[in-house]
Amino acid sequence: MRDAEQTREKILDVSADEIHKHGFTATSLSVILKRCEISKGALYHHFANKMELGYAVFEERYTPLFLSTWLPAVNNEDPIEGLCAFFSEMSVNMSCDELICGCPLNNLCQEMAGVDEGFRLRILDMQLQLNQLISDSLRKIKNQLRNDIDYSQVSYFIVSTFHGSTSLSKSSRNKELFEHVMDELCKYLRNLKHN
Amino acid sequence: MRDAEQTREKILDVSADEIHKHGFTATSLSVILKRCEISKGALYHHFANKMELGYAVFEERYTPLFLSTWLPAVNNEDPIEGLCAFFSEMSVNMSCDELICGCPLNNLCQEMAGVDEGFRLRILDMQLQLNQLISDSLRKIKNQLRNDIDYSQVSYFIVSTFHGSTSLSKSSRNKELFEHVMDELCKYLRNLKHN
DNA sequence: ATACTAACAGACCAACCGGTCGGTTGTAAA
DNA sequence: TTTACAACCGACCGGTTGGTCTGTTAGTAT
Repeated sequence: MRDAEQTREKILDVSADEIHKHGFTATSLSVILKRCEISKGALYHHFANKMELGYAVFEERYTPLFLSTWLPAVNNEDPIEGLCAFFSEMSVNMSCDELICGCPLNNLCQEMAGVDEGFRLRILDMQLQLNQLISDSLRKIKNQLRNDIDYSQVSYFIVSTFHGSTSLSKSSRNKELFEHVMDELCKYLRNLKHN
Repeated sequence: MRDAEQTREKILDVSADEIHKHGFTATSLSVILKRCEISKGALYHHFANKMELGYAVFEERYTPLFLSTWLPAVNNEDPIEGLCAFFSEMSVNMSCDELICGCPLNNLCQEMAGVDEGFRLRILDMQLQLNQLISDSLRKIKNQLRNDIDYSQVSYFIVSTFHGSTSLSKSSRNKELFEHVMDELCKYLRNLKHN
């Protein structure tokens, strides 16, 4: 027995990458096996089936990644500027390939939410969590913001725009349109403050 | 020879519906054949392969549908109110199932833009067309709008938000979150006018 | 009536999919 | 040293996929 835990981790790493790049359904187990240099028996020793592997990838890879990506922005003492910096940073630092690949959570949502209830509920939970994070952070600077704001609604709006911009990136294959949308999103965010 | 054109149209209708509901890759030719009550020979008489069938569906079904959906909103004498009415109407009139199914163009973009160049270019063209439509319509009421507006950027922002909201619908399986995002989008739109 | 061809029918195919299962191997406990 | 079992191997399976190919039929032009 080599290191079982290490095998499992490697499967999760490779699977997370493959699913991110090609989607869950299009991800082939045989490709995962080749990249991991393991056999089918090994994979099915660690995971009951492909679906369970997908759930594990979601919970043990995508969820932590997602939270660690958004948390710094939201925890900024000025969440508006935190979010703006986050969006701007993405425009600058993200490679074109990464951008086109899109957000793993959003991709999975588009592909699997309507097909599999297990994925749907996990994704929904993540979206609700993110909404809570953003709306709570905005409420903290309530006194700086306009008084006609529906915090939950604004948070959903922000995330929708962010995720929607990936469509533009995927079809245009460049950062330009994404940058424009992020720029406009920052304008919108700053406009939440009363002038 | 029964009516060949009618056969072709039926194939396109059924395929458009199947692709909309299950995505291009997950759409099975055998299902299309069953629903159309035709043989494989018939289908391959009219289309060279699955990809060409997909392109035909895009061009002859999705594109006209897409344009006829957005045009009335944009052609309103006040495009801002036209778009707001369009978004509100969608919240009210669309069934939950339709909503969850999402926009055919956006679905196809998420699934195929990164995989097939033929789809990507067709989708991109459609997105550029829509952007032109919206930004032109806004420019027409330039004198009513704030003077710091980047029209193309604003148009991309609007469409991104709209498409992004489908993620919320798909995971939550209800209209509520979609309605919130559309409501906030209308707020944003009306805020483009100088107070 | 005959010939020609568009329009279809459906058996067949290789490739691939996720999943199963009997067998092997390495390691740690007894 | 023996035992026990987790960890892993890989041949195999049924099912499905998109696609091909041979053959039939229906309509139309001559």
